[in-house]
Amino acid sequence: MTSHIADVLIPLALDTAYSYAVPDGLDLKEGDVVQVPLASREVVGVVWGLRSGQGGNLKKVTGVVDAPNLSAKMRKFLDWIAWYTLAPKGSALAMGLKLVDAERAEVVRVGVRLAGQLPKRMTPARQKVIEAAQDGVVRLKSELAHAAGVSAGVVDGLIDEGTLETVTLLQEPVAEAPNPDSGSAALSDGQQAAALELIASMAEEHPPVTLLEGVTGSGKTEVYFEAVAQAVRDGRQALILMPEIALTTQFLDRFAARFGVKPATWHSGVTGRKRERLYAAIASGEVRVVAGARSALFLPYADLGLIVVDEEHETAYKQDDGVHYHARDMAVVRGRIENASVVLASATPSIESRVNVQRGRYRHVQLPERFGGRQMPQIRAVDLRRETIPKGRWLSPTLNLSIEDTLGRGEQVLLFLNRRGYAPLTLCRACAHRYECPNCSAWLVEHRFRRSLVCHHCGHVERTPQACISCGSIDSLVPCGPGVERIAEEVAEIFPDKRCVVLSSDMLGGTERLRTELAAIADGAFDIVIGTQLVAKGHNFPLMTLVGVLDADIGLTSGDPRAAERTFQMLQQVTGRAGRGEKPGRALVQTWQPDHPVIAALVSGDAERFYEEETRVREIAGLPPFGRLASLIVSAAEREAAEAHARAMALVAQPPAGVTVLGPAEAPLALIRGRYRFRLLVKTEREVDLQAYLRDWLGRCPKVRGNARVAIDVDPQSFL
DNA sequence: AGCACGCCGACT
DNA sequence: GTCGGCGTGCTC
Repeated sequence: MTSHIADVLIPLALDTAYSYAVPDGLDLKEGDVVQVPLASREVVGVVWGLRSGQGGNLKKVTGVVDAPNLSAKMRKFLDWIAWYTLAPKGSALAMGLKLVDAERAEVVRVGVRLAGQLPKRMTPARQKVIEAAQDGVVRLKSELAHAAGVSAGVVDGLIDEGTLETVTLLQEPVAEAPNPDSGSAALSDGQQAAALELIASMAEEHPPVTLLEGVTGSGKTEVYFEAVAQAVRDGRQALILMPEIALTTQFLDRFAARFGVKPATWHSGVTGRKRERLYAAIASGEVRVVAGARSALFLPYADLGLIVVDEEHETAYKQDDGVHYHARDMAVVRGRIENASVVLASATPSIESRVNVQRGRYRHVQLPERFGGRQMPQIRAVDLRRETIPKGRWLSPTLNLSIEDTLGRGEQVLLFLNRRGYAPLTLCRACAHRYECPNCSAWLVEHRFRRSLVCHHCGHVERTPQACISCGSIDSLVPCGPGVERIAEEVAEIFPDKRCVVLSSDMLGGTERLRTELAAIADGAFDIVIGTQLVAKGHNFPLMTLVGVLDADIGLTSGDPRAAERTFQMLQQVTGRAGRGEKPGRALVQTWQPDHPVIAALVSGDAERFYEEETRVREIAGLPPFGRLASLIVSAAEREAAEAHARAMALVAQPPAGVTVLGPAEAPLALIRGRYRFRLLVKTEREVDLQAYLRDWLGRCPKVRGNARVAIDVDPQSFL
């Protein structure tokens, strides 16, 4: 009899699989989920490899866990992710395995209900349980205990006494089967053509990645639903990835209208037994369509035929706890491995995706018109060099006229300024002292409402001083430049009788408050909304017909090579908020540089122009072309920070051929959440070199290795 | 992830 | 003197 050794990958931050002896009579396959001893405890792992050999003094595999086998494709995917993100293999596995709690999968849930008979000994706790169970409803043990405000032990005691009886709970169906031919899809000709193109792509031997572009309201969802329907007809599975916040009832209802039932959903709110059963049903192929957040990408699909990444430009797809990845890019990779068609849907596609279209790596399907005939807002630049604006004011006469006009018609105005607080710089009139952050030397931003000076870089907060900390002069501090709070002040002076609200992440009351304010705006409770990038997405404001961008140039001058791209996307989203209702919208964009490619492209509505121009500018400036840029985020504990930084700089000073270090993109060392952090930008000729370089760099930097986290940010498509 | 080991501050 | 904080290293 040949004996075997199993190399078991454990879902911990370990980069190698550990070897265990396979006991005689245990039939293991690669991908099986097993239990193994590790140090003093038992853990769950996955058989990553099997080989014959003597177990010797290796520990033995304890047993096989009743969980779906991880397919070779899935293992390949996880290996790739670990390699690409420079994360330990075990961490990559953890993303796929922690989705289901193997221990709990064994537990059979039982419900309890009142059986009648009173316990021999009555206690106050038991009394409470009996009262809570009086209605005769079958409840889980834990639920009943919780309802009665006692521990589960009391419930157990009452079961022993015969006061409560146990009932095996029926399993609710985890998800109903979507019917691809249920709803009649009333598609326009344009939509129909797009849908057919997606459907045709799914039948290809090597299904492509397709960028599905269409403005809000153009019916992108209906179009990709047709591709989903085709996957279902083909007997394969479809995954619709979306940012967690986008998984709304509205979306589920639209799905139900097309497919007769709601899709299975996978997100952080799906927990416990439901999650386990969904996991199993996805692995068995029973569940055909999953709509899910980022983590749904790591489910063990039996036969995935289509991945849709909705709102592909969303930054929420970036994940950075433990393993740093961009779900959109990983979806592309998974699609490649699974031989699935990938559809990236967006109204404002990311620059990477556009460049991939330009280079012929992705296909492009466009839906030009707004469904139902709604128009894109008309966008105009306001050249600040030609406007006369009083000192301490920021709204141009041109913009003011438009605001007045809009308000006069009873419509809403959005004023966008991507700057929190009252003023971005504070200085002393007497001695010209600039208030800077003690940690990162960024300017401190005055928050008048909070009476504080805040560092937007690291979060440092200090109380606004009465007297200048440098020269002691009283009341000598002058705010320089505008923030949203200051704009609110100006608006209140010019339009004193209008209802105005400021939306920024500083708003007291958190998400809950934000939601109510957004709803109030949609209902017309305010005339003027002043907001930071918080207002760029989400929520429709049907009454809003004018968007004023107060300073479109913010962000265009920072050292970050992605600044232009980010600004373009943000402005495109913000200006797109005008005219979502019945009436057409307009946007006025105040700028000092109307000829800047970002502004010009925005105003002309010609995104391609920006991408072409930007690509050219990057070439001239020696910046990396899109998709070949990596950023390393290294964070180290305070004690190690200086050394880690010095070592990193030393290593980075002599990169291998084909790798260029562009320098730190953030402040050299910034204290963020208790850790020192710095970011390096690296460009390469070939990404494969980059991976090798980064691994080498990590390996040669032992002080950093222990407590550094590395994030890389490159486009995977370019080296698949 | 756990768990042990080891090094520094504040106390029964 | 020790208790215990967490930073660090190891687990086939």
